[in-house]
Amino acid sequence: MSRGPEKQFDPEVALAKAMKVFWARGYEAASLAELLEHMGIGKKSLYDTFGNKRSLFLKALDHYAQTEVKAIRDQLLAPGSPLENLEQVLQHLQQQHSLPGSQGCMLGTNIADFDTDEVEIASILRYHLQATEDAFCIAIDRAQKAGEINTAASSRNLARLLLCTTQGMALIGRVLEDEVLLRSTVEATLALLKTV
Amino acid sequence: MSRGPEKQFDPEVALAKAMKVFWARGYEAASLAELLEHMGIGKKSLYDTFGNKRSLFLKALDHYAQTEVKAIRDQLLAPGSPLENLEQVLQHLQQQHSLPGSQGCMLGTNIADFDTDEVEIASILRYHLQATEDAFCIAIDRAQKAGEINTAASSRNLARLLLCTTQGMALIGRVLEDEVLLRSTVEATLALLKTV
DNA sequence: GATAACCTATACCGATTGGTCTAAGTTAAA
DNA sequence: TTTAACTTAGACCAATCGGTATAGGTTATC
Repeated sequence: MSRGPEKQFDPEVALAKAMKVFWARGYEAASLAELLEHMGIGKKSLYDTFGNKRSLFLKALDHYAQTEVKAIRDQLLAPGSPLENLEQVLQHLQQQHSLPGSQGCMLGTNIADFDTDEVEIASILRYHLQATEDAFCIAIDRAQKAGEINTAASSRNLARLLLCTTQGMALIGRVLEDEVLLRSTVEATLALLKTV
Repeated sequence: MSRGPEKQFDPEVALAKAMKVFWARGYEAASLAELLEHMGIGKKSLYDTFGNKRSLFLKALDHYAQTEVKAIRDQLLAPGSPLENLEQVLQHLQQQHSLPGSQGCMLGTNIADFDTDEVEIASILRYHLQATEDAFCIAIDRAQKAGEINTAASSRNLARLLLCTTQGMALIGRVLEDEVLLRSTVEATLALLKTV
């Protein structure tokens, strides 16, 4: 089982497991026992490697942003038709948040979990929301200039609308068991955007 | 101070206070000490009157739906121009969730806080989301038939979109300190809806 | 084989949780 | 004035929390 004096478990893998627990359960509800069980390591290893529960959470939140959120942004800014990129992102989000057991967006659930007076966490959340808004804005701007979507609102305003809508989708997907509502939302969004 | 063998405090007032605490802090984070302090009653009175913490929470959640959420629905279905009603609701939500210390929508924060396996709470949340969606749908349907808003999407789909968008606004308003984002969101939403 | 590094498991700690219960005080009615 | 209903304050309980420390086992290197 063990491999010697070098790290006998992969911290990246353990962090990814911790991320899933925090994502699904939230910071407070994720107990150390639950984290240890899913991470498959001992309590001492956790504290030696990640500090304490809070710093483990911050690393897990960063890991989420570097994987899940960044994938969305990359897809938005991918080469090719900006409208198609937008459509694919929205449909991907719809499918993801319609899956049974969907846990929403880790940014959104933590907005709900933490107060603003938690300045460190609030600034992390704000940063990634802003980055997502900016990616939406760039894609929309390209699509508008290509004549593919509505110009009745500025790309910046539309980007902010899409940020709110997608956060709402992620949130509501947690509690609804069918995908009808999210499907309708994406359908309506695209119909409005395409009204030229 | 006391008034005799009948209730010496108003349970409705105490419940409203409890609602605010649960709204602001969430179920788990709202400690009994905090609830008692804000409600201004003793621990024994709380348990005698409201049962336990969970049943107090359920009553508080119901109280929220009967006041805050119902006000939105009533405004949507008020007589007069359906488009104006919609505009007023969106602007009212924007202002409310832009206030410093805004705590979002109590439905939304609890969607984030509870897992779906909490069937009693999940069904309450689903019920009020559905009622809100229906109110949006009726208002939109009226506005479409009056030729006031876009018919590129069905009233049902647009209602679901507005439900997601407003939940996202309430959520994001918790963490942003200025009202720019929510203002842009409402502006874009109305611009798209009015594109005929 | 000894050593050092890493691991899991677990005992233990102080603090806090929701909840129960008792004691003492207040007020209206009999 | 006695009684009953209601109150607050707070002692108390078992359970759980995050976190620390210790003990014992495994493996690679020397």
